[in-house]
Amino acid sequence: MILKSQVEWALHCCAILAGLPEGRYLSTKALAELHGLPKEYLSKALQSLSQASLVETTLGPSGGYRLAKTPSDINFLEIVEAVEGKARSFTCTNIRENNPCRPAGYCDSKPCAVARIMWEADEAWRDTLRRVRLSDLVGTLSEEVPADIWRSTFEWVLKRAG
Amino acid sequence: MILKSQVEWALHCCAILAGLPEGRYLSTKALAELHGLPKEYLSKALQSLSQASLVETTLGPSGGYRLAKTPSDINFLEIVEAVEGKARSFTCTNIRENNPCRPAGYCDSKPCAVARIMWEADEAWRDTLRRVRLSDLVGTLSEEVPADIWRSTFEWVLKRAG
DNA sequence: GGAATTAAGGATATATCATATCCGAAAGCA
DNA sequence: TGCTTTCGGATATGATATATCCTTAATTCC
Ligand code: FES
Ligand code: FES
Repeated sequence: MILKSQVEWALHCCAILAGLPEGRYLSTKALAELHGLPKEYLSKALQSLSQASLVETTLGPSGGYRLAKTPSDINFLEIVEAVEGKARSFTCTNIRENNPCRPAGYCDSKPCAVARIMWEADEAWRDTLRRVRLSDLVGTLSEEVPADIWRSTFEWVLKRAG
Repeated sequence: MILKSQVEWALHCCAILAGLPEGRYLSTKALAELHGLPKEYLSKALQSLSQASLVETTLGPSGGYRLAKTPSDINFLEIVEAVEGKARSFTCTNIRENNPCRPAGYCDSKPCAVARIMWEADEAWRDTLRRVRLSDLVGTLSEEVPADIWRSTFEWVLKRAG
C-alpha cells in the first residue's frame, strides 16, 4: 500500500503556490525545474488538482497555476485525494459469501465486521489529513527552512511567475 | 493506495483459526474451500502469517495452521503488516533537495514537514488497527453472524481440523 | 518401511497499475 | 501570425499484485 509519488509532488507544488502573490500564475515548467521533476508527468498531477478545483489555470505565455482558495481553506486530504483518488484503501470482496455452510440466497444485512474495522482505520487516516491545512504546512516550512533559502526560492519563483 | 486482497484473506482466516479448539490444526485446503479462494495463492498469505510468528504450523496429514497466541494477544495491525509489510504508505523522495536555490552541499537537519504530516496520518491508521484485537472481531462476528450459520461453519471446520 | 498428505519456498506467467513520454487541440499573449 | 501554455488522449515501460506449478522436507497412517 504505497501512495504514488505524485502525492508528494502535489503537496510541494501547493506549498509553493501558496506563497505566490495574488493574481500571479506559475507554470508547470517552473514547478518541475524547482523540484527536479519530469515536466510532462508532473503536469498530470497538476491537472488532477485542477479537476478537483484546488487550483485555477490560465493558458498562453505567462500562464500556469495558482490556488483556487486561500491556503487556510485547503487541507491535506483534498490534495491527497485529488491525485490519489477517494477510494478506500481496503476493499471487501465479500468472501464470506463463499462459505459453503451459508443457505443459498442468504443476504447479509450489514457490511461485514472485518471491513468495518479496516474502514475505521482508513477514516482515522483521512481525519488526520483533513485536520492539517495547507497554511499549517507553509507556517512550518517558513520556520524550518533557513531564511536565506526560503527568500531566494521565492525570488526565483517570482522571476518566473506570470 | 490499495491493500492487497491477501489482507482480507488473512483476517478471515485468523478469525476462523481463533475458533479452533486448543491443539488442533486447519489446513490451507480447508481455509481455501471455506472462503472460495485459490489454495496455492492463499498459501502465500498463510506463509506470511507464519513468518510473522502469528501462526504455528505442522506438516503431514492432519497438519495445517493454528494461532500462535491467544486471539486477545493478536491485533489487527500485526496481521495486516504480516502480509502487507511494515513500510510507511508515504515515502519522502527528498525532492526539496532539487531546489536550485539551495547552496551546494547543504544538509537538512530534520525530515521535511510534508513527510512528517503524512507519517502522522499513517501512524493514526496504524494506531487504530493496533487497538483492535482479533478477539474483538470474533466477538462481533459471533453476535452478527446468524447462529445457525456460525454453528454449522465450525462443525464444517472441526470435521476438517487435524 | 512405504504411501499419502501437508507446509515451505522457488520459478514462472499474467494482469493491473504507476511512471513516463509524446502529440495534437484549444486558448492566450506579443 | 507565431509562440507559449494547459489539457487530454495515445502509447510505452517498469513494478507489483495475482495466480499457478513444482520440488523438498516433514509428518501421519498403514
Ligand atoms: S467479506 Fe471479507 S472483508 Fe467483507
Ligand atoms: S522532500 Fe518531499 S516529502 Fe520530503
